[in-house]
Amino acid sequence: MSIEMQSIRTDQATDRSLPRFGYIGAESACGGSGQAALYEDLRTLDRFSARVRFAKNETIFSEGDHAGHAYKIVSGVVRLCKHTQDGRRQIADFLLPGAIFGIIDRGEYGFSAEAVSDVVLVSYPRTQIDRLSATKSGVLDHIFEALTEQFMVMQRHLVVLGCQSAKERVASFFLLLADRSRALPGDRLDLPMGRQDIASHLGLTIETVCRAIAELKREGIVVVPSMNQIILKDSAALRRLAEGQHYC
Amino acid sequence: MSIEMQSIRTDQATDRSLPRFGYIGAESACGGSGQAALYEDLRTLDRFSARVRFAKNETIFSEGDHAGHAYKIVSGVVRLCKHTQDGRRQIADFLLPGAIFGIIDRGEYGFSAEAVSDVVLVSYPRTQIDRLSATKSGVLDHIFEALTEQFMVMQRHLVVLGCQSAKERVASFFLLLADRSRALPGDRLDLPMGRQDIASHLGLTIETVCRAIAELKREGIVVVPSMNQIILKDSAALRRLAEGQHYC
DNA sequence: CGACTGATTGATACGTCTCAAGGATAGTGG
DNA sequence: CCACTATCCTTGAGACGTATCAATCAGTCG
Repeated sequence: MSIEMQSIRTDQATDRSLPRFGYIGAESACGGSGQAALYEDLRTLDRFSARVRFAKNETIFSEGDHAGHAYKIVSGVVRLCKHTQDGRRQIADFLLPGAIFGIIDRGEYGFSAEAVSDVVLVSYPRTQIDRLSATKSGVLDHIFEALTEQFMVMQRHLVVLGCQSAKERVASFFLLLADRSRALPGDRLDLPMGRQDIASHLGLTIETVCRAIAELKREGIVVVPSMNQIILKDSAALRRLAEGQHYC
Repeated sequence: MSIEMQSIRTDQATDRSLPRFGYIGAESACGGSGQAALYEDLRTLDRFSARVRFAKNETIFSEGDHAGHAYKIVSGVVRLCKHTQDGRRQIADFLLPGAIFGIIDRGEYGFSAEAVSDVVLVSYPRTQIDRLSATKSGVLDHIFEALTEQFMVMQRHLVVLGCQSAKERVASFFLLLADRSRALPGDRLDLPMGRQDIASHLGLTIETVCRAIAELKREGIVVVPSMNQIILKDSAALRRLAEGQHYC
């Protein structure tokens, strides 16, 4: 990891080459309208924030680490995961630009955060967040909303892991990704994560993910122009799959 | 469901036959020490609370309903679940006496709540909770903590559903239950929910759950005195299973 | 007691995992 | 620019675990 800027000054002019805080918030893909207000409050934290970079596959923090910072994604993709003692892992979620993470955790992080691609983050010290939330009551409110959002995401994912077949899981995943990317039907969708990551997210093996995608391809439901892109040709069919209605 | 008491009065003497609010909090099984403080704050809500009963398998509220109330379990067990269109369901969690639920949700409930056994609840109007949390900053803080706790529970469950075999899942479930029931090693543990519920929670079928339990029984790891009870004879072995270390 | 519900056990089918080989892609250095 | 390499993806064959279907058993209630 590399820290690029420890802006003690409130100078907004530094580093114009990358999008500023507010802009990211506006194009955020991972939250409802409530998130926007959170970003506004967090902007107060700007003076204590630092811009940090992580290379692909670098660990941002590990489960159990002291939760000293919360992060916001400027660019790139982050995975939140849990590792078991015997080397298995479960990816709880993928986070896209605009998403905030590590803000839930108090004391220790409850999961590990790793860079799926090269990422640029803004980090906020926990102490400052707590100070701000103590004075401005709205802040806690907004953090709360973010947490609720994450909660909903996980509940949906529980259903995926508990009830769905491999093909249904992949369908659900594509739809979730399309939704978060604000992609329109027929758009070319980015797949920033590898097949193994998708597998670890869906509780499958990499081979099973490949086969599921291949089958969707054969059925004309999706088109795969390149390894890291996908086009949802028939999102209605995907939705039928994801909702568990087997159509014959 | 039946409403028994709409105590507009602050009269603490009514209905002494059942444990009072504070006692339940003290013996709560579903939260850390932070929960205790939450109960104290919620006690302020007592005057707006109502005691309600639900019979076994009755629905307390459904996913998508207007989230007008939060509930606290006085006695009995509640399951939180999601139903899919084609009739499958995923039980996200079981809640024991002392647990609070429906407090996360704003607007609409994100899951259904159903009575596993006959239950007695105390209900709190959402409007009063919001009013209280607006004036007493500590309340939101404590709700936040409860939410964080629930979040951790779900994260662990994600690993169970995503990574573990049937036997490992059942082991994890028994350990979780023992932990929440404050059971000591060797204690007789209550299994208030049926096998089908356990299956729906673990993403398995009822037959697979039976077979997993039977195997644990054969290995002497657990003893099953009756259908609704279980004794963890070798919780170390269970822990090895649950943590995914296959021992040979 | 008989009927009912839920639990258990067995036999078989199916889906996913595992192992193995081959193919695509990106990055590296000549 | 082209091998060369490493990494990831894809596909196939067979093994394994869980689901499914069916029958029996146990506990409960009228």
